[in-house]
Amino acid sequence: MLYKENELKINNSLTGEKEVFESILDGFVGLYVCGPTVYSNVHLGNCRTFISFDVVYRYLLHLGYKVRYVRNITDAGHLENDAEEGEDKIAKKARLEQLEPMEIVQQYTLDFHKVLDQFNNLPPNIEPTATGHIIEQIEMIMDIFDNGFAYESNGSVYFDVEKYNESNNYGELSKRKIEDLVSGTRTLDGQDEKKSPLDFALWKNAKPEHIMKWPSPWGLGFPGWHLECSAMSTKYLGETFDIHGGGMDLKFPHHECEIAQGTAATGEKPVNHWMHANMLTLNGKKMSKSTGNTLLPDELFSGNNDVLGRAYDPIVVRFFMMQAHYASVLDFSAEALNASEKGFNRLMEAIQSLKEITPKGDSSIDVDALIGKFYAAMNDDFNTPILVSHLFEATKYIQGVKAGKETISSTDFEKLDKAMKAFTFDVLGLKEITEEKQDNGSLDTVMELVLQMRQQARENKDWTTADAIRDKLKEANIVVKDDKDGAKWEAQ
RNA sequence: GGUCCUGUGGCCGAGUGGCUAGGCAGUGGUCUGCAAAACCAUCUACAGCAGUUCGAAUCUGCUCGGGACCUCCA
Repeated sequence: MLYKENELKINNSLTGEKEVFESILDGFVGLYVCGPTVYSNVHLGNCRTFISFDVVYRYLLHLGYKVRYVRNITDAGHLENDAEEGEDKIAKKARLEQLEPMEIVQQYTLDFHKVLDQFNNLPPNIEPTATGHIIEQIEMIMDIFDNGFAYESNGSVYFDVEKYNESNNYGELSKRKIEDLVSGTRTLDGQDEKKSPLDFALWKNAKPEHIMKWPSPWGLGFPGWHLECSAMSTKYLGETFDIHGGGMDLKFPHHECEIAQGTAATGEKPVNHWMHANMLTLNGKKMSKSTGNTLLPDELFSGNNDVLGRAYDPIVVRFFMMQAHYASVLDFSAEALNASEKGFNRLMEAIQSLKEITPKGDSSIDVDALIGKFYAAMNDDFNTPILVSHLFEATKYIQGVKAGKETISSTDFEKLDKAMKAFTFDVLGLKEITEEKQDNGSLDTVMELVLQMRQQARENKDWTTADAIRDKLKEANIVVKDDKDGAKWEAQ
């Protein structure tokens, strides 16, 4: 198995160190990633996180691990704020749109799936919902209660952070000190239910007007935001599992609370390796639903936006993201995207060129070493930009072989061919952009005729006519390119 | 205000105490009737100041700039 001969190192947000990854069970990995709260369309920033972890998932699979990848859908419990009258985001949207909450959930879950599919993300193995795990959440609250880390107040249940901090370290993930947190807390209305402003809701009492509520030992209510991830990750991956991922902005308080809840409920540290994907910025600022600084995937794929001016293929956007490390901030711009598009095409050209290579004699470079660099890059905390740079190194070599300037042996060719495709398609999750073979119908026939006539003109060295046809077609957004074996055309 | 991250060539982005990242753009070529595409070659760097060191873009301190979190966000 590949994972036995590759030492994978992962930067652990919990320790701040790059650590050698060892799974709890040999050959198996439990991976949990915080999914979206489905009350609006996913934007590109959201997508970056999910694409980052898609690559993590893909590389683990490539290494031969059997991975259980769980990514939740939060469809209840995510409050507008932590004040007493904080409204559930789904419920609020439902109220505003005059729809059933589950209609909201369905609409945006479908959008989420569609978009991630366009980015060629693999689906997780389990995609549990918060509403589907109310019982598990209630049970977890009871465990936390039994262990003395929760208290009830007016039908709501809160996590006792200060009590927890006596025997544990609240803030260990986000590197915060509890005193700083207390002094930095803003006073929100309606926090009198809580013993301390740091305490967070495990269960919220539902007012009569609330539309999403469930029975519990504490009356009708709904679960707190952080709880569903703890309940579902524990259920499907165990009390302690291998990797938990999510966006950097979830580190505090969401993930901090997860650690506290999990530890309080089971006595075990819930997660060995915490991974945080960094933000995608637009105009130098984080993409964010609340500030409106966002770009929706559809706006990007259609070119219907003010930022870029034209459409880009989802795979090009994915490649653009691969050229930055997941833990670095990445800024989105038309210029950067254009550069990626051309680079992507170059990489695809090279993979095409593999078909035209005839292996012969000895290899003029050390192919094993080159492939070793592919692995080394990914083993070093999933360093996709380094991997990409080595793929370009391979690109240069492949074109050299094709041009007869370099040579490759047949065994090396098989290895390189396999590795190039494995890393490009399986690990990075790229794919050839297949022109939408939309049925052009009569246009195909017409173009065939036109190009035939132009070819005739070229053979007669009637360049004026040949060029005029090409120019006129270009005005009609049809680009003609002359290759060695005839002309090709494509509609822009 | 508190905590933390970051500042690389025209643009995007890796990285290590001494050894070419890479992509795009630019420049020069190859190919082509021309054009486009493709391919080859190649230039520009490490925010500022001080320190540690034989040697620092890489370590330390300070200054200036950018960002994240501290309230919901991937």
